[in-house]
Amino acid sequence: MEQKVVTRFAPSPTGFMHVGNLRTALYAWLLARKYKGIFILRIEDTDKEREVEGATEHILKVLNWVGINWDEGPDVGGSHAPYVQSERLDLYKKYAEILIDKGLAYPDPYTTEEVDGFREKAELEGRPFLFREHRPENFEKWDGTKPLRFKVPEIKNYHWHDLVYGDLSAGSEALDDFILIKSDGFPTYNFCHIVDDIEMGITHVIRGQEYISSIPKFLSIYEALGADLPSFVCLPHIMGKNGKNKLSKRDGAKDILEYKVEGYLPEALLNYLALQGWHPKDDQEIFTVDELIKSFDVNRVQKAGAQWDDDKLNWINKEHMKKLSADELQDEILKWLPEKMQNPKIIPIIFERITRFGDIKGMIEKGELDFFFKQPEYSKEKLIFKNTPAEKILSNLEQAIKKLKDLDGSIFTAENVKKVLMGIAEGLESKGELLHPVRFALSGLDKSPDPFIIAEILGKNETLSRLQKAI
RNA sequence: GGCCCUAUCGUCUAACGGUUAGGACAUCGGCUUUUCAAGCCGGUAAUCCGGGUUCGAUUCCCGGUAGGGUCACCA
Repeated sequence: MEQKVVTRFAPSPTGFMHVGNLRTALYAWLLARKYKGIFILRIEDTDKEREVEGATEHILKVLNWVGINWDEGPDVGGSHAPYVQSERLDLYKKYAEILIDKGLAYPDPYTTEEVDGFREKAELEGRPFLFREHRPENFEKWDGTKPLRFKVPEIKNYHWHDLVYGDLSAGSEALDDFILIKSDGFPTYNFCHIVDDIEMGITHVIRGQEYISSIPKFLSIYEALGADLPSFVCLPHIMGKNGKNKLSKRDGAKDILEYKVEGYLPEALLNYLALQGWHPKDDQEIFTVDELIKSFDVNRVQKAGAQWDDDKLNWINKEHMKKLSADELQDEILKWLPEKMQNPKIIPIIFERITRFGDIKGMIEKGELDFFFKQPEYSKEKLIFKNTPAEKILSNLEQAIKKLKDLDGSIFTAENVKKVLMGIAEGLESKGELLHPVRFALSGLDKSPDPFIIAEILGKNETLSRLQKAI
């Protein structure tokens, strides 16, 4: 790489970040980090109508949570500051003047209603609407009160290269006299993102594939400005559950921070997102962030959209949970437990039953952990194992109590309890004649961890007390 | 509708024109087992259709079909 790679993530603060936005940010970031380049965060807030209060803060929060850091941006500054478009209006005006001077920009003389009329007429006639067909012969001087339109210098078919999609081309109807500066004085995306990308020295423009059809417009601006082209990188969409639509809220596109609330590990989310549209050379699926940076390769980005799959995300999350150290795991799980349940001994039991830390909430709500902390309530007939007579169950339990009493409290481990209970159970017709009632007496649940580990966690006294209560 | 893009198991995907079309998730079955969870082992499952090109197409070309995107004073 002779030239330093410079990429950017340029969200508009019009709502919450969802997985599609995040993946675009991720790929741009991975590329910059892989080549030791620069990653810029730029806020594109030129649509004051749609701007949502707090959206910028939300974006920063999301990126911080997942660990995507930026070298230049609104909060950290940089040599191209400011990084918020609404603070760069003079710059866009300067570039607009350049186009005006070249005779390539003019004020739109029509009212909105008139333009809408043209559009409707074209639609009625079944042909594409092109503003340039209504381009006035003579332009007035632009006074800033009317929208400033670009005058496409040459109507032609563009051919260009995209790092993901390869050689692309478009018909000339993709070219039109689009608006550069709106009547409110703010520039349009079509214009200002190009100005900024040029000014900031962006080498790779990474964005969703919905922009492919706008690229001829962009090319005509680059050309009019006499600017060098960056590398274009369009990304396939992430599709909703049915696989047929670009992921939308209805399809389950969530605020990224919800994944935090649900207890996903940020590294796992990035891992899954990376794989949603990209595949390494080998079959590796579990990646640390550093491994992603090392392996990521734009040439291996898919062209087709990928359907979102919560199951796979959950699997990847669990794999990342498994990589946590015992201490990290304990700290994390304890965070999700109410104070009265913070017993480190139940951590392994919780861990093997969850794929996200947030699942702990569900376990607590369903009362699946209550028996560790208080004597369960149950009806005695539930102690019966299949068709075993009640008397037999009781005598088995009595035997277990007797033997367990002999087991010293200091070595009352799952392993030793198992030895003792198996000693009795193996002599029975079915081991369930003992193990089921013991487990049930201890947990009061149809489904629970095995009786040995429960006994260890409860300790000798509590275990015996619960067994005693059962007979 | 015009323009553009895409097409391998249910899903994410692998396969410099030559592979028994590979892996993973999910699913199913088995093992383990007192139940659950976990774990281990195994199975089912795909090249959209039709034409070319070629000794040979998942792969290249054309057409169809299907899906997606886009045609704003939104980004």
